[in-house]
Amino acid sequence: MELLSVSLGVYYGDFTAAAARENLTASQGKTLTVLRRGPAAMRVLAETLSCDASNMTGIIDRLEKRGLVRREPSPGDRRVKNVVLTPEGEHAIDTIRANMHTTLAGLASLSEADQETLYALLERAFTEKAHVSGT
Amino acid sequence: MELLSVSLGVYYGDFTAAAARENLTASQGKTLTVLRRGPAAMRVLAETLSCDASNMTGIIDRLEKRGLVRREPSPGDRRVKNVVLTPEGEHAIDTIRANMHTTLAGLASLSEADQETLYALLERAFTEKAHVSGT
DNA sequence: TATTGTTATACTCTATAACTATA
DNA sequence: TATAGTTATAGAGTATAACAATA
Repeated sequence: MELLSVSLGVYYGDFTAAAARENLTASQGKTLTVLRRGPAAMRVLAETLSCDASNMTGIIDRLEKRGLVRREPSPGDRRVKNVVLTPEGEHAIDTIRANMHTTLAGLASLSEADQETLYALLERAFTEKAHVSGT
Repeated sequence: MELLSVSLGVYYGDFTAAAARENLTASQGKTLTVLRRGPAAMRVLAETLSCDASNMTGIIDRLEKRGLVRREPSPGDRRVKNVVLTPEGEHAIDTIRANMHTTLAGLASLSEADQETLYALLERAFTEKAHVSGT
């Protein structure tokens, strides 16, 4: 597990540095990563990022002030606000990903077959928890 | 790379939650993780954790106040302070690791051979950067 | 009554700059 | 002069509690 910790540290440090080059914090970068998949309500965003809903208000406030995201009213439920990535926001997160040189080089050092093996193992170990925990 | 982001997000969330159960922040937990390998000077600690030296002062202050670490003068250089894990500190980080249920269950869901493959690939991709970047 | 999002508050993390005590 | 660690400061992240609007 120590190796997992070190690998994570390298990846996370790479991500944080790439985000900093865009004048974004790691939390702001992670938020953009989630929104890259599509719009999400404040509450969903907070749950996905495992933080309190009150944090999201501040994080989205700062991203919105910079024009990277936009709050939109939800048609179905007037309490809900959907957060949408602007073109500038999409560009920012894409730039961050393209600048994760250490991670990209590390993955590129593996053969295509090894990359697929790594992804398959990560998927089984970390994204199929429903089958294991029953939740 | 999206899968890497998700997998590490699961791991990091698991670590953060386990640290919170010990009333520790993620940064404090990460510091204990590094110190688990052995004592380290403030500056080395800051470099390992990729943060400014001034941050370490505050983080170590709070850990020391709780009796989890201790500052010791360095015999060779009177400017240097070595940070040492106390028995309580060792117990705290060991407890955190033992409580990372999601990660432990995920790894346990892989066969021994698959676990070794995963570790080997992570090692090649993330901890052999010296061969790739030349630094 | 319950839920969504916000505000107020307090503490922690973070980098920058300026400082001290060593080297 | 340079380095190790600290202090001061300001902005950002974080959880808790209380709140308004809506369901």
